[in-house]
Amino acid sequence: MSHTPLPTLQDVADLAAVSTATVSRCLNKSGHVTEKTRLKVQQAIQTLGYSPNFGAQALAAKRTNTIGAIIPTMENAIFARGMQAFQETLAENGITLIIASCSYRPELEEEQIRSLVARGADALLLIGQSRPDATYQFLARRNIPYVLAWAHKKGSEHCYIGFDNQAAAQTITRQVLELGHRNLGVIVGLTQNNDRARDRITGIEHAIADHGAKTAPLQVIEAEYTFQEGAKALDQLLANPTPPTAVICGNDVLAVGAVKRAKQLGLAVPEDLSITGFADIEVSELIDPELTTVHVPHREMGIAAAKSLIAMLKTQTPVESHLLETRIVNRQSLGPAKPH
Amino acid sequence: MSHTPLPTLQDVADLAAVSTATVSRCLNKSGHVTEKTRLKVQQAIQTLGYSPNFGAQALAAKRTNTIGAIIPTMENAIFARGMQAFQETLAENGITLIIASCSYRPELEEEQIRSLVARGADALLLIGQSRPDATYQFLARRNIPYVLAWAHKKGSEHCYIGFDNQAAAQTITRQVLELGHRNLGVIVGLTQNNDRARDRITGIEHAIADHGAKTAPLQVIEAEYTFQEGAKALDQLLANPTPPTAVICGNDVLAVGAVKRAKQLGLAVPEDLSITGFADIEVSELIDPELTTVHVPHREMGIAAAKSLIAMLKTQTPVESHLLETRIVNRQSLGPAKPH
DNA sequence: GCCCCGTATGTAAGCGCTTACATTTTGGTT
DNA sequence: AACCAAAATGTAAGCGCTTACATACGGGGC
Repeated sequence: MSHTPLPTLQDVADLAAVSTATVSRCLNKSGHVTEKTRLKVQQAIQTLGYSPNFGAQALAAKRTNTIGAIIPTMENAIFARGMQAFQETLAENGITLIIASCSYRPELEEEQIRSLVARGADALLLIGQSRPDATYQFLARRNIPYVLAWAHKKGSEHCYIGFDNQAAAQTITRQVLELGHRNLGVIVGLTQNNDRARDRITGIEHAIADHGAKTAPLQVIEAEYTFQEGAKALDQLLANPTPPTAVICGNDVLAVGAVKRAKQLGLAVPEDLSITGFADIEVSELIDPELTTVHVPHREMGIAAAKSLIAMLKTQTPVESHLLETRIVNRQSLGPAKPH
Repeated sequence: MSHTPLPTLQDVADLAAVSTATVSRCLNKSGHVTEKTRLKVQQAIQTLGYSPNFGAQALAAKRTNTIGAIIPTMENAIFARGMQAFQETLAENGITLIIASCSYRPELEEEQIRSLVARGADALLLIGQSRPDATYQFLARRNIPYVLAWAHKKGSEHCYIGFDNQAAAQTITRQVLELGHRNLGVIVGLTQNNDRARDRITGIEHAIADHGAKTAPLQVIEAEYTFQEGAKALDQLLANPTPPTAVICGNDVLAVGAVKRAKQLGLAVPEDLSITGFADIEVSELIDPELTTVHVPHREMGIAAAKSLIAMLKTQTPVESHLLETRIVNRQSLGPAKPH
C-alpha cells in the first residue's frame, strides 16, 4: 500500500515555471492571469493529476465550501426531496452538503450544530425555529449564516425559507368542515419539539373557530412520525364514545398509517372516515385510497434555501425570508360527512 | 456582524500554562498526560469555549475523520435505513459522514468519488462492484480504503459488506415456482449500471433451471427505480398474449408500483397475479396487499460497513468481506397459481 | 525614446494544528 | 542521597494553501 506523495501546489508551480500564487489564482478563478499562463498551469495540473489539499485550503482560506443541514429525520421521505434539491443547487455552486439528522431531539440538534460548525460548515440549514436562544447566540458569535426552512414567520429576525404551516392547516380544515364534518380528530407529531406541528394545530383551531358551526370538541393525539404510531393514534381516536368522522393528520406518514389501520378495522375511507395528510410525499399516492393532503413545495424550498445561503456567504449580509405557497391536493381520502 | 477571533490552541495553552503539544495531547486522547494537567486544560477549554479548527487539524494530521458514501439514490428509502445505521456507527467513533448520490449514473459516481476524496474523505463506502478499473486504481493510488456494500462476491480482492443478491433472488423464485407458477415476469432496475440487478436476474434464471418444470420463456423488463416505472413495466408485461401469473420484482419500489397498477387494472393480487419485491422497505407493509419480499439486513450492513472502514483506517490493512443473510418475508402478495 | 500606470506575476508571511525529538520531572532503587 | 529509567511536558518544524504586498512587465502618450 505504499505510494508516492501527492503532488502539491508547489509541484504544479515548478512544472509550469510560475509561482504558487499564480497557480492558486488559476484555481480560484480570481482573475489577473493571462490566458497563456492559465494554459501552462492547466497543463501542469493535468500531467501531475493534482488536486488541492482540502485541509490546507480550508486553513488558509478560512472557508470549507461546505454547508450543513440538520433535519429531524432521514428515516422517512419528508425531507428527502427538499434535501435532494438543496444538494443539487449547492453542488452547482461547488459546495458540498453534510446532512445530519437529530431524530426530533433538541439536545441532539444542539450537538449536531456544534459538530457541523466544528467540522467547518460555512453555513447551516435548520428546520423550523424552536430552539434555545443559546444556539442562536452561538451561531451569531461564530458568524455562521443560517436559514430556517419548512416554516415561516412574518417579521422575524431570522431568515425563513418555507411556508405557512398554520395557514395551510387552516385551509385544509376549512375544506373538511365544508364537507359537513362536525367531529374532527387530529393526529400530529410531538408538539414539544416541533413548532411546525404546533402551528398546524393552531391552524386547525382557527379554521373551526372561523367556520362558526357547532362542532364536537377537537380531539388531538400526538404521535411520533412513524406509520405504526399513526395507526395507534387512530385507535385512540376511535376508542372515544363519539369518534370523529374526519381525521386531520399533521403529516403524511401519520395519515398513511391511519388509513392503513382504518382499513384493517373495516372502515371505508372516506365513506366511513375521512383522513387527510400533510406534505404530499410519494407514498400518499401509492396507498388505496390515495391521500388528500397539503402539497408542500419541497424542491422549491431546497433550491431557495441553497440560493439564500450562498448569497449570505457571498455578501456577508442577511437575506430576506421566502414565503412559498402550499396547495391542497384533492385525491380520495377526504369525502363528505355521512348524513346523520 | 463583527466578533472577536476564535480562541486557538495557543490561547488554551497559555491559559492553562502548558504547551500547545500538551493541549493537543489532551484533545486527541493520546495518553501521556497527568490527570491534573488534563483537568487544567479541560478547564481552559471550557472557559474559552475553544473548539479545534478543522482545516488546521486536517492539514497537520493528514486526516479529516470524514467518511464518504456514494449511493445510487436518496429519493426512495432503499438505502435510507442502512445509511442511518452507518452514520450512527460512524458518529459513535467521532467520524462524520458525507453522503452523495449518483442517480445510478456511473460517470457521476466517478465524479463524486473524486470530489469526496478531494474534500478529504478518509475512506469510502460504495454500492456494488461494477465500475471502471480506473476508479479502483485511483483509490489505490490515493491509498483510500473502501468497502463495497449491498453486494457480495466470494474470493474477491475487494472488501464486500453485503448479501448474495443472486442467492436471494433464487430463493424467492423457487418459492414462486413451488406455488405452481409456470409463467414468470420480471421487473428489475436498469442492469447496465447495476450489478445487483444483474445478479438478481441470474438468480431467477438459476432457480428456474434448477426447478426443472417446464415454464414459459422468462419475460424481463428493465425499469428505473420509481413507482411509476414499476407500473409501466407491469403494463408491458401484461400486454403479452400470455401474460405472466407471477411477477418477480428486483426491488420493492418497482413491486409496489406494480401492485398499485394491478389493482387499478382490476386484477386481484395475489389471486389473479402474484407480485414479489426485494429489499423490504417500509412501504412494502403499507400497501394492500402487503408485499411478500426479500428482507435485506439494512442496519446490519450499515453497521458492519462502518466497523470495517474504521478498522481499515486504524490498521491500514484490508479487512475481510462480510456476507450477511437475507430472508423471505411472507406477506400477502404472493399466492398459488390459479389452477389451469 | 522616456515616463507612467495598469496589469501580471512573484515573495513570503502566516493560517492553527500535530508530532518527532529534546528536555524536564517523577519516583522507585540501591 | 545519588542514580536512573520511565513518564510528562516542551520545543519547534512543518503540513499545503491563500493573499497582502512588492516587483516586473508592457504599451500608450508625449
